[in-house]
Amino acid sequence: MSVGHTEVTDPAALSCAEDCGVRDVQDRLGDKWTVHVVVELSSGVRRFRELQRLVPGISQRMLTLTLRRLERDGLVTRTVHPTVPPQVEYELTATGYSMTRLIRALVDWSLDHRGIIAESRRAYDERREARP
Amino acid sequence: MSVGHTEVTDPAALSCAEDCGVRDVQDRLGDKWTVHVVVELSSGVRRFRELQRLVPGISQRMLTLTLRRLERDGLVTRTVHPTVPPQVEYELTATGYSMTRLIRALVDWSLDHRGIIAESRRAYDERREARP
DNA sequence: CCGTATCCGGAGCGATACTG
DNA sequence: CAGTATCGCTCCGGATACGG
Repeated sequence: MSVGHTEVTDPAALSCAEDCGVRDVQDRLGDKWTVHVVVELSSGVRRFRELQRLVPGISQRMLTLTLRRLERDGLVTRTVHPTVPPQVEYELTATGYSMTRLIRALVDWSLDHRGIIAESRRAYDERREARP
Repeated sequence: MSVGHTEVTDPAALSCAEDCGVRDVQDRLGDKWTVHVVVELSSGVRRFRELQRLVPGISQRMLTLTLRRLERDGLVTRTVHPTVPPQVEYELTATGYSMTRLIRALVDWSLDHRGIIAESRRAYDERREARP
C-alpha cells in the first residue's frame, strides 16, 4: 500500500464497526467553531480575549466549550498565570499543530471545488423549482 | 509552494467572513452518513438497496437525504432505469471521487492520532473526577 | 479578565407508515 | 425496489446573567 496513489481508497478503513475514532475527528471538524479557533492558534500563543476578538461572532460560552474540548483531546494546552487580573494562554500541542495540515487540506479542497458545487446546486434547485 | 492548488497559503483563508464554501464541506464531512456513503460509492456504481446493506444502521430516510444532498452538490449522479421493479443507480462524479482523497486524509489522520487522543481524554477526565 | 449556570429555539436524525 | 410524509426526541449552540 503506497502513499500518494491515484487509486480507490480502501472502504474497509471506515467499515470498522465501532468507528475507530474517525467520528470524534469528524465531530470537531464539523462543528461551528473548532476549525476557526485552531486556525487562529496556528500562528502562536493566544489569550482568551484575544481569541474572542480573532474569531468574530463566537460567544464566550462557545469559545470556552471549544477550547475545553480541544484541551481534553490533547490538541491545546491551557496555562493559567496567577496574576491580577487573571491571564490564561492557549497554545497548540504538536498533535494540534499537525491537525492544521488536515484543516489545510479541507480548506484547499473546498476552495478548489466551491465553484462547481455552487453551480451544481443552482442547476439542481432550478430543475426542482420547475416541478411543483 | 504547493502545486495544482489555489494560491491560498495563509490559514487565515478561513477568516473570509462569509465562510467561502468551507462551511458546506464541513457540514457534509461532519454529518453522520455522508462519509460512509461516499466510501461505499468509491468502489463503483451502487443501487439504493445495495447501499443500504453496505452502510449498516442507515435508515431509508437518511440514505435518501444523504444521496440527495450529494446529488445536489454534484458529487453523485443518479440514473433511473424505467424497469419493473424500479432500478436506480448512484455513482460518484469526478468531483465526488476527488473528495475520497480528502476523506482518506481525514481517516488517516484520525487513525494516526486516535491513541494519543484517547489517552489524553482519559487523563483529562481522571483529573476532573478528582476535583469536585 | 476568564470563566460557569440556566434557559430556550432549531436542526439532525430515527421510527413508522404509506405510495408507485 | 425506491422512495415521500409525519412525528418526536436529542443535542448543539445563542442569549443572558452571575461569580472568582
